[in-house]
Order: sequence, then structure tokens, then C-alpha cells
Amino acid sequence: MDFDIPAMENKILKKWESLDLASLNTEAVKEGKIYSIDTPPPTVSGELHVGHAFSYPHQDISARFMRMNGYYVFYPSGFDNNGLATERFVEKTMKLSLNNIPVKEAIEMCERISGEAIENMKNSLMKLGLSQNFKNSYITYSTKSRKISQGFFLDLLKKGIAYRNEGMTISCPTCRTAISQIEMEDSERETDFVHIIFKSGEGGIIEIATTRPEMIGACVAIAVNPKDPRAEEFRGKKFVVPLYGHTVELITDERVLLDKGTGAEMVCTFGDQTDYDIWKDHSLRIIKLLDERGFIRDDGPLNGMKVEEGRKKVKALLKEAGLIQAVEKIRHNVNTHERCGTPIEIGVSKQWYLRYLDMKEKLIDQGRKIKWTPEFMRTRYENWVMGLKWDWCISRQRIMGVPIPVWYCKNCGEMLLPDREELPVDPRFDRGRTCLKCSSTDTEPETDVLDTWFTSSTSPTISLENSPIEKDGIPMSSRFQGHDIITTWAFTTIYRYLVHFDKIPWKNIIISGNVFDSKGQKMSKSKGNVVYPMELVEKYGADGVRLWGTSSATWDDISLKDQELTRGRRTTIKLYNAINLISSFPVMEKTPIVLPFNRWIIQELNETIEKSTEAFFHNDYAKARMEVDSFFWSIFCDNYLEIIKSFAARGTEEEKNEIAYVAREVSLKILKLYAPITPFITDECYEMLGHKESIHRERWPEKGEIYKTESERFQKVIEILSSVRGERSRLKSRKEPYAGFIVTSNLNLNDFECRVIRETLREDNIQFQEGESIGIIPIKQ
RNA sequence: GGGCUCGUAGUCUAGUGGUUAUGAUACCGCCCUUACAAGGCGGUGGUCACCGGUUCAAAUCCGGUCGGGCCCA
Repeated sequence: MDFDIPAMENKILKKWESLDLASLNTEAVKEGKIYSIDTPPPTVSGELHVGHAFSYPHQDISARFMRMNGYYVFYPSGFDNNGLATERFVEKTMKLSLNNIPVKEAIEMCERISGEAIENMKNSLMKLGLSQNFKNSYITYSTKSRKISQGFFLDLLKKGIAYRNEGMTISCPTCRTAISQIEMEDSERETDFVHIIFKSGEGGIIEIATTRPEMIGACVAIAVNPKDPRAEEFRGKKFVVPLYGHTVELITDERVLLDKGTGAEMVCTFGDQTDYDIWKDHSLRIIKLLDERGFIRDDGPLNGMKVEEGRKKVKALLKEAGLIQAVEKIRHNVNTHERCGTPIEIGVSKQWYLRYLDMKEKLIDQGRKIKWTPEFMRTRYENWVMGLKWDWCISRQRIMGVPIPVWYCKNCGEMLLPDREELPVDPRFDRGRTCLKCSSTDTEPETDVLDTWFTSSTSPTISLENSPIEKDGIPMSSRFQGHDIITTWAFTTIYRYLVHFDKIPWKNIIISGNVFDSKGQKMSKSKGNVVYPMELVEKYGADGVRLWGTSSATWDDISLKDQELTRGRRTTIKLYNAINLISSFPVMEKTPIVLPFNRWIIQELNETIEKSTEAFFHNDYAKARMEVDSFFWSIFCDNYLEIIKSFAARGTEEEKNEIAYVAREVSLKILKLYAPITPFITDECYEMLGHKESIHRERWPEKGEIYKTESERFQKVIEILSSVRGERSRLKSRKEPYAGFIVTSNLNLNDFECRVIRETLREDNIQFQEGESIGIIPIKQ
């Protein structure tokens, strides 16, 4: 029969519009059966990614499973339109740079464009069959989110955890913003290691090596290792900085490696992290060479040049002056901004920080109160916490972000804060502050915005606000997220709920893997191997895609393999066909169950229910699916249906009635077991069996009567069936004619069992004999 | 360089000390058998990455090597 999966799924989607699974289940809440999910809000950057099609169904499986187990499931829908990714997306869509338009307009544009994208993404998520509460989505740049986020900021200020300090800032000249440790990435590049000669007034010469000669104007010292013989020779000597003429002293520092380059380096403010460390420890002066956009401002030979250009120029000038001793080509690691790949610059400026270096032990304790799936992922969290070296810089010089709600008095420097009732505020536009200390009205707004993780790390509070379970909503039940953001999203969330509430944010965290293309490579637009999830839904059905998502453990990385998607599609079709057969059976009242194969299938189903239910509870959907799948294909379809087909046609009335009853009961339970994974086809089949409303409102199946001994005996009959099929298949492929079979076994088969074997195989001439074990002997023609 | 992790037929995958290593997919043979040829039955295909150790017994535990992934330096 021709079966149009997309048409079926669209039909079911329409039906679900009025189903309202997200609605409050007051009974369950009264009993305390609440299951809440801290949904990852997808970043608004255009379309859904295949990663979403893999991991989002995992949350939905758990939501549907728990709902069927009588829980009120709080499963919010959210979108992250706050921050750099959205800015990038808007710039690309509108083909402009947000830096070139007024801030207010830029923000409005971001809200508008991201709003449109959100509708598109929401539609895709629905098509994947997610049962999120789409009627009430939250976004991270809404008035509500800004209000919550700024309120939390004020709280941290009051608690003394947020502070403003002059500190090392890492910034990206391309993106024109300070970035955090987490946004940096290493990239190995080939660079010139330039050996430059510095001369002292007294005739001494020292040769230094640097990868950043353009920073020479910001040179504030020459450094060698304390064990270097030159340390003694040149102690306290002053050297003249070539091209610039100012003099710098020779200092010693352990961090200078004896055998690297010339063993001597120039300390510049700031060429790299080591420069900063040495500068700080030796209390050197600062020469600011680069402006915010990465242009050199030296009032000298390189003025107005970009770094790369300056590097070429300075090399030429030094060469001309005969001060370059050598140029080595080396490969070395450069810190770059993960978003754009530009090498980062180091500077010093006022930034906002959150303190956490003194909380490592508590943070680890909190992590241990949470159940991690899989357990080993917690180690990553703990290693990250142990390795923290700097407090969290939360200020960003961006446009689209939650504003830091602070003004400064120009007269006395006092910090001015809004009242809670005023939130959200945007100091960039809201004026009219009066200094509480000196009554001056001359105030200056904080123009920085908050790191997006500052807001994202409070997603439980944002999603719970104004919900039926707002009170006592923390900790939530489960967080679902990728392993790549354990050190960002999971970590910052755990941290925030520690400092604000001294609580864990959720009881469980379930980790998902990344998706790669069929060759195991990361998908990227530049490689041209990006696959969009809606194309897959069109081809294999949402159920097929969801089945692919359960083909390996949630936390494992997975490749987009056609063979798994095909298998998913086939399962969908197989369910439809099997139920199509069952639906032709009459609907019967409950009858006593006496037929051996009925008792056998019920017992097999019992075991499947037990194993799969446990796996679902442990968030091991791959295991659950495997149990259900193998029961459905190998036991139910390949054997049970084959057996009952002939009985349903030629059996006695009692037999037919019992078969019809059992087949329908078992089918319904199979559908329920599949329902969390494949919500579309199971709801369709549910209707085919004559049920009203939706399978997703049904209760999770329970085990039936136990028939252990009968089941074990009938299993032997199945083995005989299988053996005869094997022998028959071998004969046919060798084109050997046969007239029938002699079956030997030690089972003392009764008449009914012999009948089952004959009828199922449609072989009249099967003779049964006692023997030591199961044996099949063909009867020659 | 560090932490975590993975390495099982062409491909994907199950399997945390005990028969002949699970299943899928691909391939081959047979069968249009009244739900499904998008199916059924049968078959070919694996020194469980490599080396060493523990053990009566190792895909499984331990150590090392090589290779992939993620995160970090």
C-alpha cells in the first residue's frame, strides 16, 4: 500500500493543534508529580541545524514518556536572540554593519529580524514533533528576560560578587569587543620570528626575537631568563628602542625561555599573555599602542596602520636600519577569537567581573549533587572548575545584549543604580539620573552590555516566570545540552544558582553529542556539507529522523548516515502496515487467554515493557528503542503475526476471538512504547485501531499476566519454525525439490503445537518424531 | 602539551570477566507466502586499533603505543 509519510505527519500536526499537551495537569501537580525541562533555547542565527534534529527529540522523548507516566510536564519553548550570533545573522541578512547605524535602530532591527527567524524555527521544531509549550515561548532579549537578568545583576552587586576593575582584557579588533576566556581559540599559524638588535648607550648589544615586531613602539623592557649569562652582563643597563628612541631596562624573568629564539625578548604592552604577566609582576609602565579597532596609534612611522600592515612596514624599516639579524619561519599558536578567527589583542580597561575563584569547592559540590548522564561528563565540569584562573568578565562592548544597569556620576564617581521597579533599563538611552551622593545630574551611562551567558545561565528562572510551577520550580528536573558547552552553559548555570539561591539549578543533566556529516566531518557552510533538518523530515519523516536520533547513545557524537535514517523510515512504514492488519480484526471483549502463542507474546511483551521502561527512565533512549524495536520486528511481526494470520483465517471462533483480543491489546502497548520516540505514526495507528483523542494522553503500559513457563516452551516451537524455514530456504536456493520435512525434537510436541508449525509454514507434510535435539530432515520427492 | 572520550565485518552499532561476539545497513541466493518487495527466509563477511600485563578465562580490567572527537592550554 502506498503510504505518504509527510501527508500523515501534517494531518497529525493539525490534530495536535487542539490537543494542548502542554496544558496544566492539576491532578499531577497536586500529587507532586512534576517534571520540568530546562530547554536549550536555540541561537537565532537563521535556520535549525541538524544538531537540533538530533538532540531536541531527546528532550521530547523524555517529556512524552513522563507525561504518559502521569507527570505534569513543564516543557517550555525558548529562543536565544541575545548577543553576537544574532548580530551576525542580522548583519548578513540585511547586508550591513550594525556599527554604522544608531544603536537604538540596530537593536530594533535585531529584534525584528530575529523575531521573523524565530517564527520559522518554531515551525521547524513543531514539525520535528516536539511537545514544547509553543504558545508561550520565551526569548532571551525580551523585556522579561532583561528585567530578570538586570535584577540578578543588582543582586550580585549587593552580594559583592559583581565588581568593576581594571584588568586584563582580551579583545577582538574585528568584532570591536572584549571577549572572555571561553571565546578564545588557538590557531596554529606560520609566522616570522624576527631577531632584532637593541643597542645600549654604553655600546652593549642584545638580540631579541619576537613574532610581533610591530609592537616595538610599546616596548617597555627587555627580558631574559635569570640563568642567562647576559642577565649579569647587562644588569640595570638601558637599551634604546629602535625607531622610537625611548630607553628600556633589562629585567629577568623565569617565564623567558632560555632556548627559545635568542633567549631574550622585548616586553610590550601588550603583545601576548606573557607580556601582560611580566608587565604586572615587574610593575612596568604602559604604552598604549593599539586603539579599540586594532589600529596602531604611535604618532610615528606606523601611525594609522592595521597590525598586519604595521608588521610589514616595521620589518622594512628595521632592515633598512640594519637592525634585523635574522628572520626565522616558525609555526606557533596564536590566540584568536572563535567567532571570526582574528588574533586577539590584550589591553587594560575597566570591566565588570563576577567573582568565583574562591568558590571552586562549592561549585564542585554542587556539580556532585546533580545526576549526570553520562556520569563521566561531570569530570569535564570538575576539571574546568579546578582550572579556572580568572574571574568571569561579563561586560561586552556590543550592541545587542542586556545592558548593564549602571550610571556613574561624572562629578564624584559614585555608581548609580536603578530601582528594581524600573527594570529593565537601558542606560544608553534612559537619562535623568541624579547622584545620590553629590546631587550632580551630570552622569555617564555604562555603555557595555552583559555577556550572553550571563542571561542564558538563568534560563530556569526565565522559563519558570509566570508559570504554574514558578514557586518551588528550582531545581528543575532536567537540563538537556551538548557536551561542547558543559564548561559554558552548564557551568555558568550551576554557578549562578549557587550564588543567587544556594541551590542546584536542576536534578539531572543529560548530555547530547555533536552531529557530523556521513564522513564524520564537522558540518560547515564553507565545506558545503551542511544538511538542513527539514530536508530530512521531508525525505524520511520526522519519526524517521527521531529514530535516527535514537540509533546511538544521546551523548555520543553521531554521523548523519543514510542507513540509519532509512531504517527509521522503514520502521514507520512497518508500524503502519502491521497495525493495518490488526485493525482488520474485530474488536473483542476481554477473553480468557489460553492459546500458547498468545501467552508467549504477552510474556515477551512483559519483558520488553520492563526493559524499555527502565531504559527510558535512565534517559537511555537508544537502549529503550532497541528493546522495543527488536520486539516489534523480530518477535511480533516476524513470528507472532505470521502465526496468527492462518489462525485468524482458519481457526475456530474461540481461537479467532482470543487472537483478535490479544493482537489488539499487544499492538496498543507496542504503540505506547514507541509513542515517545515516534509520536506521529503511533498517533495515526492509534486512530486506526479505533481509538479517539490521542495516544499521547494515554498512560504508560503496564505488564500483563506472567506466563513464564508457557513462554519458554513456546520459544522452542519458534526455534523449530525457524529451523524449518532455514532448511527450506537452503533447499530452494539450491533448487532441490522436497516433499516435506521430518522434524525431530525432545519436546514431545502436542497436537496444537504441530498444527501451529504446519499452518504457519503452510507445509502440510511435516512429520514429528522424538529425538535428542531439534533436527530437520527433508523428505525427498 | 593537559583533561575527558571513542576505536568491534565495507559502513553504523550492542556487548563493563565465562558457550560459537549482537543487531542493522550494504552485498549474494531463494521466495511476488492473502499487513508490508519500503517485505520475508537464508548466506558471505570480524586476528573486537596495536603491544604488554593481571586472570583458569579479557572485546570487557590495568599499563603503554597509535589514530579520531570534544573541551582547554
